[in-house]
Amino acid sequence: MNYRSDKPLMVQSDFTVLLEVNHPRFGEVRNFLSRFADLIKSPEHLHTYRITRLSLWNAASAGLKAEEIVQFLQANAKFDIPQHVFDDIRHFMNRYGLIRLELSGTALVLAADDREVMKELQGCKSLVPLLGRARDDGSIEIAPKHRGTIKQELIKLGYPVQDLAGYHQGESLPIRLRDSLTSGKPFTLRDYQLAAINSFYRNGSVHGGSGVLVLPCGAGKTVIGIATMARLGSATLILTTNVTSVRQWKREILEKTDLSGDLVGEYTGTTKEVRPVTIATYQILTHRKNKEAEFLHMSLFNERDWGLIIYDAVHLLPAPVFRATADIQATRRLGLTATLVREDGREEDVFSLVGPKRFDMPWKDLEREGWIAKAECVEIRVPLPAGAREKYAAAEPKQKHRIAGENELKLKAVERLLLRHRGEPTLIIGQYLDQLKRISATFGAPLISGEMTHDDRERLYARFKQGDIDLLVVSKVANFAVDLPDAAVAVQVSGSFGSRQEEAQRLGRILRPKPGTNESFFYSVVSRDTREQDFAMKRQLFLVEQGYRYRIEDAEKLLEPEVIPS
DNA sequence: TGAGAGGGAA
DNA sequence: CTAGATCCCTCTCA
Repeated sequence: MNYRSDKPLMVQSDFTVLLEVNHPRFGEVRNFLSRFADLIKSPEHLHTYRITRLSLWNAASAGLKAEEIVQFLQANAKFDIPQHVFDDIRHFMNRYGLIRLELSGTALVLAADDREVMKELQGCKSLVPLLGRARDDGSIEIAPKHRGTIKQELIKLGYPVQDLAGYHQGESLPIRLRDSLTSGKPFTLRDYQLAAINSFYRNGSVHGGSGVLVLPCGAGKTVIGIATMARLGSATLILTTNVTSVRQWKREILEKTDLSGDLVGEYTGTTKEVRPVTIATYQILTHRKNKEAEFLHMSLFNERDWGLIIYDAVHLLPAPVFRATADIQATRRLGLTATLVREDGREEDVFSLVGPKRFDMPWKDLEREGWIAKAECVEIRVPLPAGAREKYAAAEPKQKHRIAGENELKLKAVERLLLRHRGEPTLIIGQYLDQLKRISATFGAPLISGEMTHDDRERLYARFKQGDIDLLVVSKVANFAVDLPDAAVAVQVSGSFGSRQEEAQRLGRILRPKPGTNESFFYSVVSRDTREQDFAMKRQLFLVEQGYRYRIEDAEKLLEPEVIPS
């Protein structure tokens, strides 16, 4: 067996790939690897990725070829790679596009160049109720209402369908992007934004028109959505997570396009306007009287002849909205997200019903171009004090997290960090109100939690933005508040069970480009040798996948007397 | 007509 | 897994 010690990868027969973190070409190799494999573990020296069929299909639909992957692995592996790994990569990559949904005359048909495959499908029990008449050319007719369901079923069977049946245009709505903003600044799309739009639309080819664009917070996903709307020129339904985000979409649409206010409607709990451009929350779509009742607002999908539906934060799309989406497969669908990872594991439904990944960009690449700030991530490990240590040992698993989270010694560490970054705009973010209240009182900084009215929150956000105050303590509102201003330093003192999304969201709070060095700092304070430390690792996964590295700092070092520059 | 409180949902 | 936050609906009060 050959051994090449200078290579960074180990490819194992179970489709995991180990990557050496300290290899000189780490960054470059990681960037390519992450296009077709998912990061599953990221300890200090060796990261573990896994190649799955879905990760390969997403790669295939983003234009990557099996041979490029094979060559990349061969060129970078320390050991010879088991032949079956290559065979399976080719096998799965070839599966994408093997079966197509297309129009034959006016009929929707399922077709494949390989007739054997079509025969095989007809034998699958789960498909039988969805299949129509078999034609002489080997294709099978599909009723339009089954267009979504058949894709969902086929991906379960290992056949990701390429949907080439096209889209209907929808109600026409001419939209022009403005050349300059009201502020006088010129408005142009950045290169990667254009690339993202093109990969979705491909200049009118039938292939374009559904899929997901994966971009970091602060990369301008809203702008991409608006420009796509303008390119298509048709009535658009925008679905997003909360009312603040609804308002923000509306504000940006009015600012960046020539659409007048009466053409853009909000559809929320308080306002129910259905206009050529309508922005709604996911929650109103899934609202019903009780568990058995029907959804009261799902009809919004049919209330106008939408030419485009935009799914903002597509990783949060609720199950009932998947169902409704299965019924509107002839409508163009654009998914926007910072991560394809869903905590409920329904990534295959996103692929089938919204569409495959068309574009992504590692956060670190944007950092290099200066579109987002350089962030230094530090995990600070604080010991549990003696009393709490005993309590922790005796506690129920569910109390353990709270004891570790509310570790009193964290306060000391926070104090040190605040001294280190004195004068810089700083957010302290946490999960437990008791803990946050204590921190707020200790440092004399205002606490923003769900209890505070939105008006009061906005006033504090504004003062923070102006530099009138430089420290805010925020609860989980930070996870949702789209209008929380940017900071240079974030200190998280507790968080929920290994949520990768939460970690990414919180880091996003400090990523807006900074004047001068363009640097910002993200501290995660955890209790050493507790479950919290393990959860912290899981939380960090997504960001490590994006190229961030966490430095670990022990509290002892932090608490040493330190010379504070005056 | 709008604001605010309370309850249920996921 | 919790604790916490959000959203939507309904009811009440001015």
